Formats: sequence, C-alpha cells, structure tokens
Amino acid sequence: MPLDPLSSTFAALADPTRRAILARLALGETSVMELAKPFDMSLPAISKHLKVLEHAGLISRGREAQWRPCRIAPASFKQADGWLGNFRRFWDESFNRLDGLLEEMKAEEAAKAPPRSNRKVRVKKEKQRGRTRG
Amino acid sequence: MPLDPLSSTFAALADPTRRAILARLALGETSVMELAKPFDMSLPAISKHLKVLEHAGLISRGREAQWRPCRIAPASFKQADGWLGNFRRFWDESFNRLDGLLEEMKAEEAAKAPPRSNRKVRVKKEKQRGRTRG
DNA sequence: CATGTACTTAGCTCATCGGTTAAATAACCT
DNA sequence: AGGTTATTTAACCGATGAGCTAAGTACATG
Repeated sequence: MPLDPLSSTFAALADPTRRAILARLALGETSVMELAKPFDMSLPAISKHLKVLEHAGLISRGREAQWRPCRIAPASFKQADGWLGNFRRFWDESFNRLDGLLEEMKAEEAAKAPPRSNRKVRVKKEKQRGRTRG
Repeated sequence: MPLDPLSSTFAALADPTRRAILARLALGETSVMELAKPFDMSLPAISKHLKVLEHAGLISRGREAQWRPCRIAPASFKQADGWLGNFRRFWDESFNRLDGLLEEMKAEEAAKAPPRSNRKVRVKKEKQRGRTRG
C-alpha cells in the first residue's frame, strides 16, 4: 500500500543518512559509490536509501555506463515546503495573512518592475501571539 | 535511543493523521477529544500521535481541568523549514543566494557521519559526469 | 569470453511504528 | 465517597524500516 506523496517525502527526510545524501547532492550530481563514501555502511544500505529517496521523488537517477548518477529532484521538496508554509505564520512574523496578500501583490508588481529578489524576508524575531492562557 | 531533532520532526510529519491533527491545530488550540473526532481511530491511538508530535516539538500541551489543550509549537516547524530552505534554490527561481548556506548544512549533517571522505575521486577516464546544475 | 567495477536484489534479523483493547490516572460534580 | 468525563499507560500484534551478507545484473575493457 503506497503512502501518499507527502508522507513518503517526509518519511524519506526523517533519516540523517538520507538527509546527508541530499546535502551532498545539493552540491551536484554524483554516483552511488561517491555518495556512499562518507558513511560507515554497506553499499546495499546506501542503495536502499537511494531507492527510498527516489520513490519519495526527492532525487532522480540517470544512467551513464555502469554509473547511476543521482541528482536532486525539486518537486517533492517544493511540496513539502509548501505544506510547511501553511504554518509559517506561527514562526515568521512577516508571514501573516495580510503579509501574504501583500506579497502576492508585490510579486505581481515585481513582474513588471526590475526584478529585485525580495520574496521572503528573514526575520530573526520570535514572538508569541496572543493566547488565552490564564 | 533518541533521534536527532530534525529526524524526529520529519518522522512525526510523515503520518497523514498527525499532519491532519496539525492542520486542525493551525486553526487554534483544542482538546484531545476534539482532535480525535474526525478520525475513525481509538483515543489511545490519538494520544500516541500527540505524544509523537509533542516529542518532536511540533506541539505543546497545557492543562486545563481534565483537558489537555494542544497547540502548535513553532520551533520545530521553523527548524524543518530551515533545513528545506537549503534546497530552495532548486525550485524557487527567486532564490538565488549562493551563500554559505550549504556550508552550514554540511557542517550540521556531517557532525553525525564520520568525515573520512576526503579521498580523491577515482576517475578512471576523466569521465565527465554531472554538473548539470552549474 | 573472462574479469573487474558499479550497483541492485534477495533473504534474513531486529527494532520501531501504528493500531488495538483493557485498565489506570486525573480532575470535575454531585 | 462515588460517578462521570478526559486522557494516558500497559500489553499485545502485524507491518514496516534499517541494517547486514551473499548473490545477481549491467556495463567496460582486456
């Protein structure tokens, strides 16, 4: 019984070895052997991890002679990030509903104006919203 | 053996029931009974899910009489989102900052894997592969 | 064709996970 | 004290997951 895409994506991300593999792949496409080197783990274990990542849509694999180069596949990352985005207002002050609307407007404006990358403002501040506690 | 925080967070997110619980909590703090209603599942099962979410730092729980109100806890969301953010350039065109973000990420993940990987790439034939992402 | 390299599949073990029911705890209300 | 409501803990079960070793497949080259 196959899990829904979001579940298999998050499940794939829930392993430090696999996250390290992805981090490595963020630097560029590479082979299984190369990916396996940093780990004190058998090659079949790595192969399984790659299969999990591929099935989760986080990587894609090609074929080049006897090598199977792996590379990051964006779609599942985007989907996971999108899901988390629904909660962004809980930690990102600049991301409440109003700001969301404003940003959409800005994005639309920016499509006509000179492109300045300001899609997201990183705010270091962390603050609790009003809560009915005591 | 406790998992690292990022792993337990992603593992907690890898279940549709738990994600639905979080989606419900995004609408506001509520009780276990209330959270359990939409699911065709026993109460202890929900209780376990909440424990997983709490342990992952995705929710926090208070006490109000005999109720244990649950609410979203931002920190782990933020951390997961931050990790995913390291890959944002792969799908977000407006995310072109090639800072030392990857370095941070590598450092964090490499702390869990033995960094014995400084070997030269064993290139037999100067076979040029990869680098499609340049 | 034979051998080597890169990788995957098969089959096993053991731990963890998601679910169950039954019983226990905690706080409220007579 | 006794009962009701809300929630957790205990004990169990089947499925899945991460690791292993050994064997199999795909391609390259001598």
